[in-house]
Amino acid sequence: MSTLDAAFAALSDPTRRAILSRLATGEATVMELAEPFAMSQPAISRHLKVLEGAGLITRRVEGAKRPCRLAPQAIKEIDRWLDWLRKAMEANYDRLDAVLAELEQNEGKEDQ
Amino acid sequence: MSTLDAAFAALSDPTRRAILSRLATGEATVMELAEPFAMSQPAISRHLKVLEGAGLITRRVEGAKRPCRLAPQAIKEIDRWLDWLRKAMEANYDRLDAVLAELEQNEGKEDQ
DNA sequence: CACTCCTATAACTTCAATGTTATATAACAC
DNA sequence: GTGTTATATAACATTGAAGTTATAGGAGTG
Repeated sequence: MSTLDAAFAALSDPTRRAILSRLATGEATVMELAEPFAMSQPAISRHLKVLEGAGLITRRVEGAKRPCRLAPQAIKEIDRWLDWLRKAMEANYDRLDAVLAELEQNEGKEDQ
Repeated sequence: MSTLDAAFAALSDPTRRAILSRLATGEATVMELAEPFAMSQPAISRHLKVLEGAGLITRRVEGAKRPCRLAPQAIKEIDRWLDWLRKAMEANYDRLDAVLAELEQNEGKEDQ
């Protein structure tokens, strides 16, 4: 239920979206992910924890390293919700279209 | 850039997503939107302000009422970003396909 | 006019997110 | 062992989000 909460909240931070962008090019360790940012390593670790909690990334253990990679799960849930909303919007606009068309027809018929 | 920040942040709140769901069925006033929630009217007004600031809804003036409706703009920006990320992921997965298949085979025993 | 309805804003509290530095832990290398 | 690297966690300050009640003010109604 709060999966969408967590996923959208995670995506609302530009640093985290940048991390995801970086991960889109392949696996990376925490230090590799931290390098481009003017931010401490603990801060990046927290961002990664948020992303992991939201189901947007997964991590494995490789010695002392914890390489991260993207996980498609959360993105799929977001897609489902957006699809649903978009379809409802379109249905709504379709109805409005029908109403507007009818109104224009009535106006054009000039009385009756 | 910060458009995505605002849009994702707006969508991270379940009350705001519920408001959008309601608006997907058509225009609604502030009081109509507030009715289903155990929350004060000022709280709903703030949520609407956030949604408007994120480009997710628009409002018009109709006497003392301010009917709200969905605006597709922010959704489209989110879609573009997600599309981009998804494509990068897919490209990445294509490259990693062999590795991942091997990893998952090791995890899930047998099963061919 | 007085009065009610619809909405927004102000003032305030509470809570959580985001960053910091300092430290802990675990793996590697010598 | 000592030392270095990679990451996580603790403790803390700051900031902003989200709720409340009280109130302001425009728009309709009698």
